[in-house]
Amino acid sequence: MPSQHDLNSSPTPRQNFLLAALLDAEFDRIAPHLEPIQMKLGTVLYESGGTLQHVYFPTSSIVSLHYVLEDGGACEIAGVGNEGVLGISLFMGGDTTPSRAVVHTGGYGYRLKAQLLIEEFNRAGNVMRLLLRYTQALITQMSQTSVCNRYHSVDQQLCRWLLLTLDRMRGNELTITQELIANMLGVRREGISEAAGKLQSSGLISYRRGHIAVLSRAGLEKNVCECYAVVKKEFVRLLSDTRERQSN
Amino acid sequence: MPSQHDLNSSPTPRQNFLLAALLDAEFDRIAPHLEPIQMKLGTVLYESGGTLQHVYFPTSSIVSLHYVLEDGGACEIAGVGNEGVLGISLFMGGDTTPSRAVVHTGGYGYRLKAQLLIEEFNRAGNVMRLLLRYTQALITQMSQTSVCNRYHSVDQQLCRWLLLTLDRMRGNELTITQELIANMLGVRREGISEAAGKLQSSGLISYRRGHIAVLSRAGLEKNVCECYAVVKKEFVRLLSDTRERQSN
DNA sequence: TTTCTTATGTGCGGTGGCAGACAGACATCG
DNA sequence: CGATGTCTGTCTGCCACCGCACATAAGAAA
Repeated sequence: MPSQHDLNSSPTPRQNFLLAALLDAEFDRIAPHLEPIQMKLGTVLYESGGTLQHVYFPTSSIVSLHYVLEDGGACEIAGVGNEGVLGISLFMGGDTTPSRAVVHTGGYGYRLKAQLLIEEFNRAGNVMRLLLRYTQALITQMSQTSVCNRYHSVDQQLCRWLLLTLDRMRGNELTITQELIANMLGVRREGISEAAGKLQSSGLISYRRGHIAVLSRAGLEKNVCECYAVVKKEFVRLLSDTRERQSN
Repeated sequence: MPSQHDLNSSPTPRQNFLLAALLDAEFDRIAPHLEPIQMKLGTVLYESGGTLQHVYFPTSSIVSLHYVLEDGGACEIAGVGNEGVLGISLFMGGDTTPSRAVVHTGGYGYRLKAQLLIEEFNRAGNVMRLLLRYTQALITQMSQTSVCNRYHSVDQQLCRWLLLTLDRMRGNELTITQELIANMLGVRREGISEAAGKLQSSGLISYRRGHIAVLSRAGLEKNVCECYAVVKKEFVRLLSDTRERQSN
């Protein structure tokens, strides 16, 4: 779909950091079973309460974990991109998942049958430790998002969201409407409209219908709350630790 | 300290549901290493970023997982009572924990040296599965708290908090100040003062300096948002599933 | 008892975000 | 090319909650 992915005519599973962090033997075991899939904007990978058939490893797509209230109100509790995996409740042992997973940046990824992941997890080796470490990082992200919701302004939250999304993609242009961002952050569309307007007149971003280009990362980082740095640091820590174990 | 615990002159580890859910063989292995400890109001079991020496299994105490911001603002992201354990990052693999654990209802509990828990976890058997299931329930609680922060009124949040606390203790009287509750919920003390006033004039609770007695559970349940039921249901599910495996 | 500390009640102005309504502007497709 | 649906800007009130200040009352200590 978006032209930026044309550069990437042969995506490989190793573009996902978790898959990249596997030892060769481990990777070779599951590689034949990894199904490349296209993840389109808006696709719901799983619903709250549903049973999981697969786990998903995004490579160029970004997925949002949503929590939906009875009255329809919803917000993002965490995001998952090429640093992670969707479907942790499979190995955590809950039969259901309390959240809904929606693709918010179209792209590609790989999926793996639930049973195969569970088998791999049950070997209780490197794969298991890696998945648990990722889950721990996810918990950190969720906590930080939670307190950010409580304490920080829409302006700050928008900066956080833009930066976290930017980190998970190539290029500097996001394809998303302000309305969708509002859904993620659990605020009104008008709030995003205003916040984005401020950022644009400060020259940090520029946007047109459904597209946002980040002009100054540094500028956003000046406006953002501490929450961004905390989450990012946690991801970096996760990655650097896994790289140590990797041979190639 | 509080008289209610005098009834309970010989606390046993099995008052903690996780310990109660262990198979006899498992329990017998770790029982000799369980240290009974008193957990006083205000004690910090671990700080954000600290390294864990022990895991804690509350029996009659209740502990709050706090997230503290740079500017000192803080709020509770989850609570842990006799249904759970503190120190999940030990087996999840993060070397540090992003939250602070503070006792908010004094009582008793048991602790176990970190190394022993890790060994038990690494057997990759029943204990591991139990701990992971609990972690999954904790994640649910954190998500729900997060969205509750965003969408629900202080009144509703107070009801939720009271009910969740009540579920983890005997009797109907909590020993806590309104100021502390405000810290948990991340709101102003005055907000709690007002909300508590409403509940009192409705006859649902009655309080005096540092004590709150719940007069009508049913009344609170009428005022509370859906969040309470979701979290509770998740705990019940966890418990019922573990009971199946238990022989005695 | 008196005194002192701590917990709670309450009032006031400020504000960030909400709800709803609408106008304008862009993109796409017939 | 013009028509339509979608996205964005902006305005009006409105309300919950915040920050601050201070009064009052309950326990604890002396």
